[in-house]
Amino acid sequence: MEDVAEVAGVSRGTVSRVLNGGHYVSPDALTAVQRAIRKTGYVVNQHARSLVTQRSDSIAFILSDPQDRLFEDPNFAILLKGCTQALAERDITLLLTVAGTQEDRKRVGRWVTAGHVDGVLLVSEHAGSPLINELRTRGLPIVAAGRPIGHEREISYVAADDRDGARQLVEHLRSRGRRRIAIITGPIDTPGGVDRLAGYQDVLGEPDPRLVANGDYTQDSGARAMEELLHRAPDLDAVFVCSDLMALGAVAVLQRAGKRIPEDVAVGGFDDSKAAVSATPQLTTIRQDFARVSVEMVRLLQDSITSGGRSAVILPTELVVRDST
Amino acid sequence: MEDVAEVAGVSRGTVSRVLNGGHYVSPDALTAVQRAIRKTGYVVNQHARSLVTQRSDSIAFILSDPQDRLFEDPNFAILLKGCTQALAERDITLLLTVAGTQEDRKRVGRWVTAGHVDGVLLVSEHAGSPLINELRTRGLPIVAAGRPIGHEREISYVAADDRDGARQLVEHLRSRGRRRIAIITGPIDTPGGVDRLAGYQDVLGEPDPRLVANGDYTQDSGARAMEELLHRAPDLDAVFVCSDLMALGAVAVLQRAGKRIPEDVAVGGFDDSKAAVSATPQLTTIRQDFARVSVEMVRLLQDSITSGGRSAVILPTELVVRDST
DNA sequence: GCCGAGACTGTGAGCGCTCCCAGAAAGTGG
DNA sequence: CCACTTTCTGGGAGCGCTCACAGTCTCGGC
Repeated sequence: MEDVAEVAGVSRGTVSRVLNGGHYVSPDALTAVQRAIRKTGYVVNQHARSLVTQRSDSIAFILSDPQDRLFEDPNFAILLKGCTQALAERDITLLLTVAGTQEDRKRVGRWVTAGHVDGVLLVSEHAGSPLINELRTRGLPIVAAGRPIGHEREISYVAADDRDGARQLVEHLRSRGRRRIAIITGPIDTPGGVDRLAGYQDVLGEPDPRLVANGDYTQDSGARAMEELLHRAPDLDAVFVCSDLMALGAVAVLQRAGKRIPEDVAVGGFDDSKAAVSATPQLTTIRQDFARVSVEMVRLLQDSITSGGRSAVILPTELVVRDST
Repeated sequence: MEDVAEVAGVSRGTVSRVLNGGHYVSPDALTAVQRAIRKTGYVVNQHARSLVTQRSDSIAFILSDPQDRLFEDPNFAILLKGCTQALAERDITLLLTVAGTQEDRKRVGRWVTAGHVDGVLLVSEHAGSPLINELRTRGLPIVAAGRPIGHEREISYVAADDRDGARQLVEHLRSRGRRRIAIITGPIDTPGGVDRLAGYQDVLGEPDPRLVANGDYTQDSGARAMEELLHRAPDLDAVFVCSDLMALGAVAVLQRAGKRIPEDVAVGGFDDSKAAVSATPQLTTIRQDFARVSVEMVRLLQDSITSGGRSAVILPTELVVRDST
């Protein structure tokens, strides 16, 4: 930097001003410095800058999930893509961190609080995870994807309206004349697990326990849950599966059991992922706009970093009717 | 840090020594410092450390591809997961960066050379990309996944033995009595595109151009290529598809055309991904061990960072025979 | 012509750490 | 007992930057 200053015939201070927006710099000095920068091939040392500004201009994307879900669930990929883009536009670096095991979470907690990042995007945090508390005590800005169960009033989050989406889908199934509507839920320690079940109950009231089975959003778990349901309630005429991926598994089981879709059993999914359209029959599902979620998350996080506030954004969900209902 | 020193009754120097391995520190001082660290909740400031050490203890994972591939191609996910783990064990942070567009690559180039990282893992770099040259002029350690076309002697890389894998598969098809063996290649500016075709040619010699079609590793492109092949060479009795995902598309087209697999047309894939076993019929394919690739990449990169060397690792590939041939 | 309000510039201090060096203390061999 | 090495310690310097401050210069208003 001193070199640049010398080449440009100005002082360090002026170079610094050029680097940080160019306010209070004369046109002559500006061009001289810019030329000197190009000539010397100078690039700022982020570490030195961060040392004095106490900011790192980077944020962490923490994927906090026990399984290899990133690889199976396309929703994560969409979120990641959206956040990467939204942050790149703001010249902020995204650091991806996977914290599957409890030990990982410890390590990540340490790492994050060491000042590496200005804020945290929390994805797929299950209820009761210690990570949130640790981050909160450090005062780090956080935005969660999905309602952070037990922390709704403490940290910002962006979520799709799971409950309303579930309501829409179940009402749609009823309007199609279905009366024995089963549900395959997500994990009950995730908002998608809890809230979609709640939406189902909003429409149908307290459910027959034989019509409820749990999954973990994977295709396999959807298949297993469907088998269980068929065994317990062979007379079901519809099933609301809380993710498209699980719905794929459920559809395969139904078809193997000789059920026609949608004639014998109507199937509704959730997410409106690629899988929904590539399935046969194409799935009726609930669209949630993950691209929008990521944009909102980044916006909220930056708000939180600069002004320290806290807020929640609930995005609408939309019924997409296709061939499976 | 000064606080820790005071609490422990020692100097900054001693605290620093404890933080960096504890050599030349008396047992008394060691325990005193450790207790003081716990008491004060001290965590090192990475930026200050990096400023003096000129290291960042983090590396970049640059995915240089249109972003949608991350979602569709599970190989990336496996690589990413493997690298994350291998680096976590070494207490090195992985920064994921997606550089799909040319403009992205510029931005990433700038960013990487700003000293944010000690090295770079390059994934899915196409031939002729300017990124490699820019990184090389900065003298940054690089390890590529897959043979970096045109830079084999300049930068380190880890690759599966694509050519031999292709040979194995095509020879297997021949041993099954197939005589009209077509190929659906990957993009011809990627090593997987070039080398697998070369392996095919090793066995069959210069191919009938009607038996060669190009894809881009996506399922759709596999389907399109298969349609083309069926049109141009309706008498083909086998097809070597250069990725499992494309093979899925090809299989669907063949089945729609009334061809039985493997009776009428044998199909071979590449990757041994999950898709290969979930397909019907299950795919004969070539296994390449991506988990191993990621481990080797991290090892090579660290070698390169510490000792500055350059080397290449070619991992063996293995034929996995299933029902499609 | 003087004054005050900008616009612009250079300089010193210091962010929190590691590294080097000088020196004290402790151990080793003759 | 004295050299001599080895272990251990503290303090100064400085990594490359930003920020606050003091100072200069210009210009419009009275």
